[in-house]
Amino acid sequence: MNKQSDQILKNSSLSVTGGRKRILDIFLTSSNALAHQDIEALCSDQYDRVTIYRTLQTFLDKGIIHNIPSTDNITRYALCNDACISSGHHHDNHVHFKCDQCGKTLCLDEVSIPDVKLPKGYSMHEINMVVNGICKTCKK
Amino acid sequence: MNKQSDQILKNSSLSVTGGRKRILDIFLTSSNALAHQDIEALCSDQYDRVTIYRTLQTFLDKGIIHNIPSTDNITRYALCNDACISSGHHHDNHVHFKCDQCGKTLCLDEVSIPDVKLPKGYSMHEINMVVNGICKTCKK
DNA sequence: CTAATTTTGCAACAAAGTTGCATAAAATTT
DNA sequence: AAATTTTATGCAACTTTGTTGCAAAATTAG
Repeated sequence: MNKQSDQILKNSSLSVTGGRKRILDIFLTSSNALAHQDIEALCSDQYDRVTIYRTLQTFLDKGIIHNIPSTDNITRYALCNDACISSGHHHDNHVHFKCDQCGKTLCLDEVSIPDVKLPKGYSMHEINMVVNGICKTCKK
Repeated sequence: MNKQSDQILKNSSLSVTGGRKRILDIFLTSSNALAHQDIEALCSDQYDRVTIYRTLQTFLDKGIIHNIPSTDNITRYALCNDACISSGHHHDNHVHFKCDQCGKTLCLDEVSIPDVKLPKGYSMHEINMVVNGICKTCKK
């Protein structure tokens, strides 16, 4: 039994179900961001496609995960860190990195997004930054 | 007859066809970025869905348009400016803005993406920045 | 103008995402 | 701990989105 996933679900006032625990565990043990299809590949034997869609949406709504923009039209999700979860509104302020070689998308938690000045009349609500390149592991 | 679209196609050594001219004209007269479905809505009476897909891909390959990352899983495209086209490799260095109210995505050509320092071992190839908020027009 | 090349439309398909509803599971109440 | 209420899940059917092969049509080159 995994206490961590149970706790996160309870903290977000969600029912603790097998599917939610499983999907949350997948995120907890993954070093990179995951797309719907990645999760499906890992647990479609146990849980229905529709359940995965709905669970990801629920996690998004509760701020357990955040989604990462990309130009390849695949939405990827990653766990929010504690600060993000507790704040309620998702100002994930870190840069995301997608490796052109291994294809993995990572949160660079230690790299924060620099300020940017918008033209007159524009107001900012959220900001996202994604860098493509070669990651630490592939460079070696 | 629109000379501008003809010229852009010729400059990219593409055959000048009705569909390509039409789609390029749509971009040339649009103030915001367009998704496949936006273009389809405007010209699916004249051109096939498949042609639109292929044309957008061709324009991307030739650097006539660039795609804009988003968290909503919809790829949007916008014309590259001259600098971007001529450079060959797409370092669009401007910030993109998506308005939460009207939903439009814009290139903020005058706002360039600030430098960011990556952790040791990471190398950068491309960088993207998308800001969500309220645009000039909606704020009024 | 003709031949070669390229693009397009159509059909068929594959993949991705959504919705309603009955059943099953979890939480709540007694 | 059983019964009730509430919530989540699976299934089926469907819509939307994107892809591929191929013949016909349009464009370019000679």
